[in-house]
Amino acid sequence: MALEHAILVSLLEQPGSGYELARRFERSIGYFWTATHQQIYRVLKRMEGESWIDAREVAQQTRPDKKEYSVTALGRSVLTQWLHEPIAPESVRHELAVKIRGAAFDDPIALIREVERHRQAHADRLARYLAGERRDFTGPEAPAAHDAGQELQHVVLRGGIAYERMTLAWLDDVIATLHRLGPQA
Amino acid sequence: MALEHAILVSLLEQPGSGYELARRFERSIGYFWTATHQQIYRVLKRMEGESWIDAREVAQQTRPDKKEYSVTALGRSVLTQWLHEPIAPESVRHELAVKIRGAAFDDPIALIREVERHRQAHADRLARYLAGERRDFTGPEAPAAHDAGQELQHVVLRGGIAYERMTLAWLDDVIATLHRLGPQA
DNA sequence: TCCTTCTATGCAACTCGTTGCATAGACAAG
DNA sequence: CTTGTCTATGCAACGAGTTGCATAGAAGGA
Repeated sequence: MALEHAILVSLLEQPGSGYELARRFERSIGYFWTATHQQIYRVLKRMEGESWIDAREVAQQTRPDKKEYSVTALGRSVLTQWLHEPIAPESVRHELAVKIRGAAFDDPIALIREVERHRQAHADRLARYLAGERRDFTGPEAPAAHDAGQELQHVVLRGGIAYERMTLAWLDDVIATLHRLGPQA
Repeated sequence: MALEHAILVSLLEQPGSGYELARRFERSIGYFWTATHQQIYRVLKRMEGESWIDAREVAQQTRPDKKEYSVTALGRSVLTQWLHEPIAPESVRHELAVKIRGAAFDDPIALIREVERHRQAHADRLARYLAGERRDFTGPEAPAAHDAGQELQHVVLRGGIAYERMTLAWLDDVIATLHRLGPQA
């Protein structure tokens, strides 16, 4: 399971509350892992019970109080151990591809709108990734000196960018193929 | 849930037993969806109970008897309906990327072997995909005439190939980045 | 004033997916 | 002759992930 480890990495990069973690999972960590707040709160509770992290109550004026979590020495050693274990190469789950092969038993033309919708979603994600890259790494406002953590964040972001670019090109191929099949289907 | 729909598509392409489906999920369907035999048998049972598919007992001499499933008219209409519903653009889950960002809190050099192992796994997959493409679509032995189903299978396979190529290039980038960081880490 | 959004945390129920185990005959290699 | 692999199906238990709901104060817009 990687959610716990993704949380450990994120809290090492910057301590924070469950709510803040949930927002990071919509942004930078979302490049490679997703999680809802319910999942995060549940796992945080378990991780605190196992003393991988500890909580500090932070009172706030205009906003509800929050619990800020930090990684303990034990949590850090748990992460280190996991980093040294091999993991299985990830397996793909692409629901849209199921639909594309299913289109052989339906109307290929009808699927084009759906594929275009997905294309738009990926184009939006790519734009967000590129904006983030300019802001944090390549733009004129970006910090000049990069430590190891930033270099690694950047290479992961480059992976997200490459993924979205590849997906856009493939979806164009899919749309062209569906168009070609349309008339005689 | 797409497993049911992936099974419907696969059984429409070719009726078969749970065991045969499990093997297809290691091959062509595995380009975009994975499932173990336990999952498949369980879902087949449910689908049969809902009359989306029906089973035919096939006695075999040298091998155990099997149940060959086919899609019913109801199953086909369930698939058609699903094809016309929008689905959410897929979300990424890349455990290796968690490790890469985690390497900032450990030894980047130690991660190189693991990344190279993944690179090899993706290179192997790409080779299998390309062999399948030559066999079924682009090679001299491939059937000349392609119907809609084959065109759609091919475009999905092209997606798998593009994904593996993109991943290989990215993993090279990752390895180079880890090497650069090694010395001063 | 009311409606919505944002911050912040959480429970309960459910479905999906994984892991370990079990059965059982056929066949091939050592 | 024993060990391992392949075909073929399945149960049980667990862990991961989703969906719906609930609370509650602050801020901002219609």
